[in-house]
Amino acid sequence: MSVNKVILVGNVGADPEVKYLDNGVAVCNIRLATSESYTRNDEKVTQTEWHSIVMWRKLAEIAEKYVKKGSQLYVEGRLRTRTWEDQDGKKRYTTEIFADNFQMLGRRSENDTVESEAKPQAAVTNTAEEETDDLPF
Amino acid sequence: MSVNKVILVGNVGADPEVKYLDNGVAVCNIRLATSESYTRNDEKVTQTEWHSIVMWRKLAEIAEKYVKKGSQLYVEGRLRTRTWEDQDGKKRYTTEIFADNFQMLGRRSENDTVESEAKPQAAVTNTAEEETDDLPF
Amino acid sequence: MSVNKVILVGNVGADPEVKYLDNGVAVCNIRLATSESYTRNDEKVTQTEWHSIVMWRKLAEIAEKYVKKGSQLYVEGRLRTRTWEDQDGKKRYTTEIFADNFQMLGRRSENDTVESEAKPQAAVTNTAEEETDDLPF
Amino acid sequence: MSVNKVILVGNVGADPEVKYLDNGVAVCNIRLATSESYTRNDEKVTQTEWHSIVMWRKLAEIAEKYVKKGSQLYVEGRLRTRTWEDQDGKKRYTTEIFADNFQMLGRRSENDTVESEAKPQAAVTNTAEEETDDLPF
DNA sequence: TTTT
DNA sequence: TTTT
Repeated sequence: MSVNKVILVGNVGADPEVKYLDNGVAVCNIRLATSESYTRNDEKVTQTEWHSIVMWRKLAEIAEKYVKKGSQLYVEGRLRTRTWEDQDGKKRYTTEIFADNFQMLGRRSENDTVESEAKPQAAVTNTAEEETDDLPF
Repeated sequence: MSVNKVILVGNVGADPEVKYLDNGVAVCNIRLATSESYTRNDEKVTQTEWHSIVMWRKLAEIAEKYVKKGSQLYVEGRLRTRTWEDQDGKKRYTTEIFADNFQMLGRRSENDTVESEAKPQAAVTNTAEEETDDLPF
Repeated sequence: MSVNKVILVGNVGADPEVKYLDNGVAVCNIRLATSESYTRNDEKVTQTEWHSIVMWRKLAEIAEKYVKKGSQLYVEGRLRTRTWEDQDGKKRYTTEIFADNFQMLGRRSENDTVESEAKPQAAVTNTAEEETDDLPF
Repeated sequence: MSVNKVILVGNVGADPEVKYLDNGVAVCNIRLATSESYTRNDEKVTQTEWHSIVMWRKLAEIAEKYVKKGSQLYVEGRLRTRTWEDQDGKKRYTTEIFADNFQMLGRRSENDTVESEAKPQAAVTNTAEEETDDLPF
């Protein structure tokens, strides 16, 4: 009975940070920048927003392979606010985007040829379940 | 490398039409109305848009159970334009929304009590794959 | 060159908090809950996510009038992470959804009749600019 | 009380078709392709969907300047089904996406330098109303 | 702190 | 053909 959806198109601020849990599951953190321009007092201001993206499993593995600092990404996911304790034992909150799928966007650069050939496979869904039936849709 | 996403919140125009294929797969068609108001020549105009929603399998079966004429729905899906031939053999096009998931919205009406108890199960995803691992997310 | 979009459907946790700046501009804060169910170790778990919505101007004024604890809302907006200093002078971050528009969803409750007559006006866009031309669209 | 939203990321199939009405208002038609891959009978199938995008006014003028065959676009808009009569007087339906805003995506190509310098201005909203107040948001 |  |  509810919807929690985030859609972002932006640029990656640094190479993805990928860790593997003991059970082999991959987790990937990506910082994604979006920016917005508006006019304040006759002056154009550009405001950049940084988003913390978290990817799991296959999605994380594919991000590890193809996403780089500077990549332009489409990301679809959900908001999640995590609670943690800082050094002083104070409760802190961090809001992240739990990615459900992502897409590499834009043309490949010239020194990118190898990866970009593989790029069509970079469109992945966390909950992907291929349609394998012989049905008219 | 592409995104095709439709998000609708509207009201259902008639009870869903559900068919079952020979292999037991359910297909459900729903007409959903969205409306928009604007002012033209100082007069308020309301424009209603009718959308053809197509659901398959589990999604179709749940729609059959819970969706009714008048229901308010959230629908998420993709645009699909089908080709068909009319009686004169002319090529025709119909654009539908292939639903990936939907949600019943709004409070239940009073004579709706039984169904509404079951409503929490009405939030379904076509590609749902429950997270069953014991992982911190 | 970027997209920063949030789409939420959820329930309001408490009556909106509205302030008016010295220049008369209204600002409204709303806590919105979305929830998600999944299965972990054969047990159904419901996870609730709380979102901080910020509305300005007309949007804030309309929210003040019509939104209440328990209201079901559709909210569309952008992610904004604000920086502030806590008592110890430490830098803190809070992520909010800056609303661009919102919609009241669901049927009115019975003791809600007066407000609900006015509800059609509750669908507002922050940047609304009515189409007033006599054009075919 | 309803939502009608389309989000597309795809590639433009041909240079935009732009017309100017007698009152000087620009209207632009763009064909946008999105594609989807899935597996049927162990074979990878790519299905391309073509969307008819309609832009008005400023949006149309900007599209005319910057969008070309092959451009990668983010488009946000609403579904609109138009009725018209074919030669035989039969009622026909065409579903289009009425664009509310669009974004050029991807890196500029090399022979694109002039336009790409201007590209930051290519992110436009149909109903844009710049925030000009000196307010903390 | 909401809702089902 | 829905809803407000």
